[in-house]
Amino acid sequence: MQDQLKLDNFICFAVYTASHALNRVYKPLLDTLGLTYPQYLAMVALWERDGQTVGGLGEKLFLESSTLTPLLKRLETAGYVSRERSKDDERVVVLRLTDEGKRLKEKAIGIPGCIAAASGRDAVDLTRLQAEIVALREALNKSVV
Amino acid sequence: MQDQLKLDNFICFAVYTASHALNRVYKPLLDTLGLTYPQYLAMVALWERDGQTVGGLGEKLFLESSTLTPLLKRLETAGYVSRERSKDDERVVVLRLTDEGKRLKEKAIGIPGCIAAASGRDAVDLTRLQAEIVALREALNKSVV
DNA sequence: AGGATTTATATCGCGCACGATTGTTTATTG
DNA sequence: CAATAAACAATCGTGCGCGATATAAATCCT
Repeated sequence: MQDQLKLDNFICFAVYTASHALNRVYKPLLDTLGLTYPQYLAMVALWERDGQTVGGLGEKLFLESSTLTPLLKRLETAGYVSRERSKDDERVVVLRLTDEGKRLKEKAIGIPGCIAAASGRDAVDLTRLQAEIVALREALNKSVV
Repeated sequence: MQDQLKLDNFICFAVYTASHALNRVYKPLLDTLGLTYPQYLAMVALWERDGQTVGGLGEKLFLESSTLTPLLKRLETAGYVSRERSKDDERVVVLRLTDEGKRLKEKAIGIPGCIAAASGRDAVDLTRLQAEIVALREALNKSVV
């Protein structure tokens, strides 16, 4: 009963600290690319599909425009992404990878393998755990409405 | 092979977004206590053991003094915590719950149950998943050295 | 057509989170 | 015992992340 309020039994604390731990493992790898961790995720999403809008990217990454706009401006300054208002709908900003941004993908391709190695698990196990955490996220997102 | 660089297959992205999702579920609950999520974790750690030092708390929460010092000052301003240099060792700052800080525990006791409910899982399943995520964190922390 | 509503992005303020650095106190070592 | 090193907390600069708000464009509605 009194275990209820012990930090080590909190799923939230586990996720919170695991997220920081992942960040620390990524940091030295991403430093070589000149990217932060959230910037890297944005680039991955754009490598997956170029020409997305700010809103579309935010939906994928679960981030607000208040977070993305400054981040994307930094990626623009770094020369990896261009931001341009759509001709069809002037409200929308379309994101396109620059040539340099596209080239960066080759340097980034080895990173997931490094993380998997650092996790000390095999691919099957990681995939299973990944799916479980996604299921948790979806349940939580559903409950917020 | 080309799945390697897909966002949905990233364990890191799952953890990253799950962490944000948890934050969003916690926010309305913590607002009633006047705490942010990291402040709440610090309070949980102090409810568990009062009189910890800044360094000791940081070790538990995996946070640096550069993060904790301002956070603890805010908890002090809120009237939940006192910060005082130890007489034995003037380098160390000892954290003590105020009476109000102790009382807050009663209001917080129901929160873990709300989160568990929002996760849509039973206690056994949550505990298992929590242990798996902790194991991932430990493996990652070990790899960083 | 024209005013109201909705949609998309941007801005602002606040609170983390960290690396690098600083200043003070304690411990160590020659 | 004095010089040096180590430990601890605090400060500073940068980059998220979000809620609230602003701004502008598109859509809706008589």
